[in-house]
Amino acid sequence: MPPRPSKEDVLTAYRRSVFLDAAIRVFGAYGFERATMEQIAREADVAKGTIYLYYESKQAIYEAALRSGFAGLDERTRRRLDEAKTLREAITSFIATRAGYFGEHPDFFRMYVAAVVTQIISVDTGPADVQTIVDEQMRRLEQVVERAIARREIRRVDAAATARGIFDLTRGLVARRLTTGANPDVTADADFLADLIWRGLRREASPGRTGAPTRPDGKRRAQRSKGTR
Amino acid sequence: MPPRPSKEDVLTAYRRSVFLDAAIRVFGAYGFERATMEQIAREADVAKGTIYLYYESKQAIYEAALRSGFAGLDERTRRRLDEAKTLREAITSFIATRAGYFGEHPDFFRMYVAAVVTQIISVDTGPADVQTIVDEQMRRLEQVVERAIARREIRRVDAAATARGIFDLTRGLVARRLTTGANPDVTADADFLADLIWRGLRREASPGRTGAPTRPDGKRRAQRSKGTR
Amino acid sequence: MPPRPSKEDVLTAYRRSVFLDAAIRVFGAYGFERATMEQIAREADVAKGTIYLYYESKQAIYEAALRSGFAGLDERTRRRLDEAKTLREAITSFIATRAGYFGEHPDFFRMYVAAVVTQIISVDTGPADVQTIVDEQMRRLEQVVERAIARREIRRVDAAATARGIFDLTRGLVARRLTTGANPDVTADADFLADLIWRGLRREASPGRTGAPTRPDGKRRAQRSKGTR
Amino acid sequence: MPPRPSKEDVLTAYRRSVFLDAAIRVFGAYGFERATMEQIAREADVAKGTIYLYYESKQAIYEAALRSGFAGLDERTRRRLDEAKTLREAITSFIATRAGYFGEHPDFFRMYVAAVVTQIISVDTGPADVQTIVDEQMRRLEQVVERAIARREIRRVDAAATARGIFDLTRGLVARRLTTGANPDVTADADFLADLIWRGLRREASPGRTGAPTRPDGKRRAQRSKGTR
DNA sequence: CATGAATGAGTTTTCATTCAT
DNA sequence: AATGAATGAAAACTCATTCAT
Repeated sequence: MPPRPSKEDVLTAYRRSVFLDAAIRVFGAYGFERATMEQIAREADVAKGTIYLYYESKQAIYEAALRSGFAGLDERTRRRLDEAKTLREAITSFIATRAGYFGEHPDFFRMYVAAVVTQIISVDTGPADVQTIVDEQMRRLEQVVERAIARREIRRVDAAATARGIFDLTRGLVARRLTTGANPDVTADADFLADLIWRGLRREASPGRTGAPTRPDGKRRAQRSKGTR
Repeated sequence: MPPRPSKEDVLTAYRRSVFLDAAIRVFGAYGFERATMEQIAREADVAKGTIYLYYESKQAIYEAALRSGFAGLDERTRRRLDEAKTLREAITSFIATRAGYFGEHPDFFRMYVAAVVTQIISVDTGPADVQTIVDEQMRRLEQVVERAIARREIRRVDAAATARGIFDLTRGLVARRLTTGANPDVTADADFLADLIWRGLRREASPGRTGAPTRPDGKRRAQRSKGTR
Repeated sequence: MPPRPSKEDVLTAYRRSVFLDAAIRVFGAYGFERATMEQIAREADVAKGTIYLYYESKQAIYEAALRSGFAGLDERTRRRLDEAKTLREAITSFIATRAGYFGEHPDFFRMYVAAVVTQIISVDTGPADVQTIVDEQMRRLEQVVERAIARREIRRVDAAATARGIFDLTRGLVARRLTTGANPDVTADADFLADLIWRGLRREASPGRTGAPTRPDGKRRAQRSKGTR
Repeated sequence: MPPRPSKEDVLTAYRRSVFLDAAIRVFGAYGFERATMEQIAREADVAKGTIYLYYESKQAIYEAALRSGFAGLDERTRRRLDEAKTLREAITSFIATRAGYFGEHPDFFRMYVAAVVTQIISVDTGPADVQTIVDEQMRRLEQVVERAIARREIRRVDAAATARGIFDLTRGLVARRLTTGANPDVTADADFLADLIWRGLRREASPGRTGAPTRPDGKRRAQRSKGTR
């Protein structure tokens, strides 16, 4: 049994989280290079030097901030994905979850995007694990697709490529929502994309059925998009 | 008729293009902040001060470089899009064209991605027109989709949302190809995505049903989304 | 009769000595500027703030540490010098004693050397008394020389200049032993130097001549040097 | 034939020398740690950044300054040593030359002493070559002593140990002269020490002659110290 | 008394921009 | 026009010192 954390530990953890929040705000707003430790300190309402009591360097607090944001996203994504019964549901949920999370944490989203770009740009720099984290999320998505193939919900496709596609569509959607102050109702957008993808994936409509249990329910909220026909 | 450009003009234009190429290389490799004027000057084989005879500031040459890269991309994308007969062809071509262009100009691609991020991140900074340029390309794509709807190649969908989807998928594909030294054969990837999208868009198998309740609601030019029902 | 020291006094004195030892180790290893209060505190196994309960400032504990080292050195040097019967013995003993002491306290030696340098360097800084302490040790050596002159063990020379010479030779020897991990046997080195000096000081071989024209000039209490010839 | 240095080269060399002089002044007055680039810049009458056009770092300009001072000292010492006919002359000259040089360049002397100390203190730091340079000067002195032995000017002694002795005596003398504003007439001091040493070294006055080549003394290789009797 | 978290002045270093040649 | 030396503002990071607990 681990020893109950001491009062100091708790306090320290709290301070760190305050710093991380401040860091996410500042890094999110200005990017790594243009953010200054001074700003972060001001945001956290401490003196510059104080941050260095908790983090080794600018790079260090940057990475910690990134990780902390990812942790929450990861956790929520995984949970929601597990709850989904069908691929269609999973896709919708994936998009909506991420859009939701990022909507709640727009600063982290900015950091996230910037980190991905750094990943793309620099051959040498950047916390090596961003790609790893992203890859893992992608793999999870891939498994969902694979299971859908296995249960014959959809036709046989390249699961990895499909996962990447879903991922990219989600990223684009989220980015757009964050950039333009757009439509706070994600569901519609999510539905449209999920529908589009799902249609693209469904088994050849042998006259009469589609792979997925036909949903004669009418409703589908399908906001952003466009019904059939 | 505009006066024929003087010899000086020609020379100046040439100098500028040399600077822009150098700038793209350097900005692409290091990003805006970490790139230095010194590097650009070296790359262009001139002294640091010389650049300032042609461009006001680091920001200025950055924006010019970005614009110059976009110009080429734009031009090529438009041409190819115009040649396409079907939507399917258009999508494939769109993806392939962009992947090709960026493959030829990886430095510009990095600049481009970084610029998009800056766009997302900073409330205040960034060349205001990046979004404009991107939007325009998106609109072109949208028109292609609209025409496909008009000629009944595909079902009625939100053309704008669809265009955004295609755009995002393309971006993701290209980014991945640039990051991982991946598969030099774009066609396969492009085909897969084009197929996926196209299937997602095609008209309901004639008499049959799809899961989604047929919606005989007709027109609506479907500006920015619009849910069904 | 002074009141017997209270228990608190004893404790305080003890604490202080712990701090001084720690300070000597750290200052000796890193020099004044590069040593940090943090290091000293760690070395003394207390918190940083505690040191300030005993010493005003970094400078203050530095000077105290220096003084404490000197005290030991002084005491031992004096004792040994008093035991010596002849000048030759005294010189040998002086060298050996100091080499021995510094060998046992290499950290203090480093502090000492550094302090001397600071003395040389800075017009304004440095514990004013380092020079005083050194001067006093020199004076003691001078007296030994004077006594040797008085008892006609050696010729009449400038006792002060001679003392300085012995002092410098000793310093050089010790420094070299500390720097290079050299020869743990001081005696040989000490003997060589003592012999050299002593020969240089001994009275003219009675009736004979030496290469150097004998100078029958008598007295000269020879304050500040005055070479022969 | 090397190409004549261009105007730029000359200018650059001049600038560098101005910086070195400023650096010697500042480092000499404050020591490495307490000196600031700002001070050096002010002293050289340029802006802080300018120095970095000529020297990589504070450490770099420090080492360059040290080297430049050593170069002059070395050159002069060597020349004078070569001119000396007898050991006695050589010793006097060595002391006087160095005292003279340092008297002319007191700032460099301070740097020099500090560098030697750093050498002593830090196990890890410091420009590795200070020791090398010092060693070389010592070796030169050693050769002078060896030659004196060979030509039977003095008895067989450990030449290296003797050289170290002369070196240390000189150092002490110079330091004292610089510290206390002492006696501007070096010659007297130099003579006293040279006489002392020389007497310590001369051959046993076999009744009647000294300097003369009597060699009934047997071997005694007396390498590393160990005086006779 | 003891602690150690917090402070912020002070230092090195970088680099966009200017300007005399 | 071109150059490249000079500038100095700005930023990361360190550490002696203070002070609330």
